[in-house]
Amino acid sequence: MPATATPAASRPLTPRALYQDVAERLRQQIFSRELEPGTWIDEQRIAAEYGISRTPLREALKVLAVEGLVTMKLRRGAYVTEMSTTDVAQVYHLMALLESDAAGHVAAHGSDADIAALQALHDLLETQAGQRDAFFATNEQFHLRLLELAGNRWSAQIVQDLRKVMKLNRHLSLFKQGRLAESLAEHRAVMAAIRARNAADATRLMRAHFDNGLEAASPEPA
Amino acid sequence: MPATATPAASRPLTPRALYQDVAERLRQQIFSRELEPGTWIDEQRIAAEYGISRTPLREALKVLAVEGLVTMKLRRGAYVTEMSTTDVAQVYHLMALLESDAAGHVAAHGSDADIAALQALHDLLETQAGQRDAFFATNEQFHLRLLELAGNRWSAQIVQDLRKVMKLNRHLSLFKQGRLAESLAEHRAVMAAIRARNAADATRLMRAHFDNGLEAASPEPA
DNA sequence: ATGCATAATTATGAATTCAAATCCTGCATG
DNA sequence: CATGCAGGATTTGAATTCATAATTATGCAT
Repeated sequence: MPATATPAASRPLTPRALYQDVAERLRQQIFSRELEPGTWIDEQRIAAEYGISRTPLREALKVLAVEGLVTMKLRRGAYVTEMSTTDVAQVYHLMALLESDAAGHVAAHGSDADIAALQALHDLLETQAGQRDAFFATNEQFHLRLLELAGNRWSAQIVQDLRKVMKLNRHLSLFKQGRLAESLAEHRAVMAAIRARNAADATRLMRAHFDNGLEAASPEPA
Repeated sequence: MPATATPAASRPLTPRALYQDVAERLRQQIFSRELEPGTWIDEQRIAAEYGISRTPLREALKVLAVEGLVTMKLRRGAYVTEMSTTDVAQVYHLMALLESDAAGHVAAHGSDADIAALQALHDLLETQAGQRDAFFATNEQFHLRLLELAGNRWSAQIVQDLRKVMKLNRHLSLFKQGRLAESLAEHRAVMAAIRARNAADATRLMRAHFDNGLEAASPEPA
């Protein structure tokens, strides 16, 4: 039995820097609402809770600040960002713009294998119309994969960041009764356009998909 | 003579956190090529040079890392990001997408005053066709103002960050002989569409403006 | 002379310490 | 009774110190 190159047991204890782990842990606490928007982030408390010093925690907070998840106030610490309805609409608009562009790109330039992989994810989604959590997870996978296949790593990174700040919002979308089925139908249409190599349609349909999602997310437009 | 609300002399010595100043100073050093892409950033040297400790410097480096200006390598420090030609094309594409969208938005929803302000910047630009540096500065102002007027602060922030990483590149665009005049003509066309409240044209023309710019930036497409 | 093992040096990553600003409490005063 | 100020507690921001990993240098064997 040949020894593996780097056995799990002997692998370096810090595959990535502590501040990155801390940043991810903070993100999860924010997404799970343990840290609600608007709340002040107590450095000492968190550092003690995580069993670390304040230094890597503060570095992590700076990272989250650039991502937009927290807001730094001079001499008064970090606060979980509060998203106004305007912010939600603006971020949604951006995601629509970037993802619809990606859909068009995949329709025009994606390989058959790429499209097959995307189709597989969509097919899985079709079977999960019942389970909300699984549907949500697969849905996110689908969108991330689409971005990845479009091949613009900057765009993919930005959309990932935007998705993070969207999670600050409680009512994310596709939660209105019936929205889930609509969402699936729209996905189906987008996939059809991509399979047909119709970039213009793919772009337009993905755009429509997002516009509908935003409408569902904000039930009462001013 | 009434006393001003906050006399300059008595204003707090730290209007913003040190790590932010450091981040800005690092950006300038990167843009000015004192720190070239690919070079390792010596924390001790920079800290000594700035007369500060490593702590705020390291926080600043994390900020620049999220922005994409530097790349952190575990246990071996920070490096100024190197942009491949692929990266340049991808970022340019994104800027085209976001700015053309902004142009359409301003054409559709901008106030007359907004458009007048934009026109004023463009008029200034017309007079600066001779001076390259002034032209470049005003051109950037024009684009930033457009984003601002479009009213999507997330979009504006993203484009600002993208413009920063674009500055990592030596040959920025509109530097090919004659490109400057072309650029002006394209600006003029965009402005005309905006004044005419023609959103579709404004979007399309701004898109074309960027596409031409990218072509000028990469003289030898593979 | 070359290659490898090992020791010394150096730099990063994290913890700790220190300084300064903000916040809170309580008391004096109009 | 409300308002403003003084003083202390708390907390952020930054410097310093410490630990550990990585790099370089050194020496030895071949």
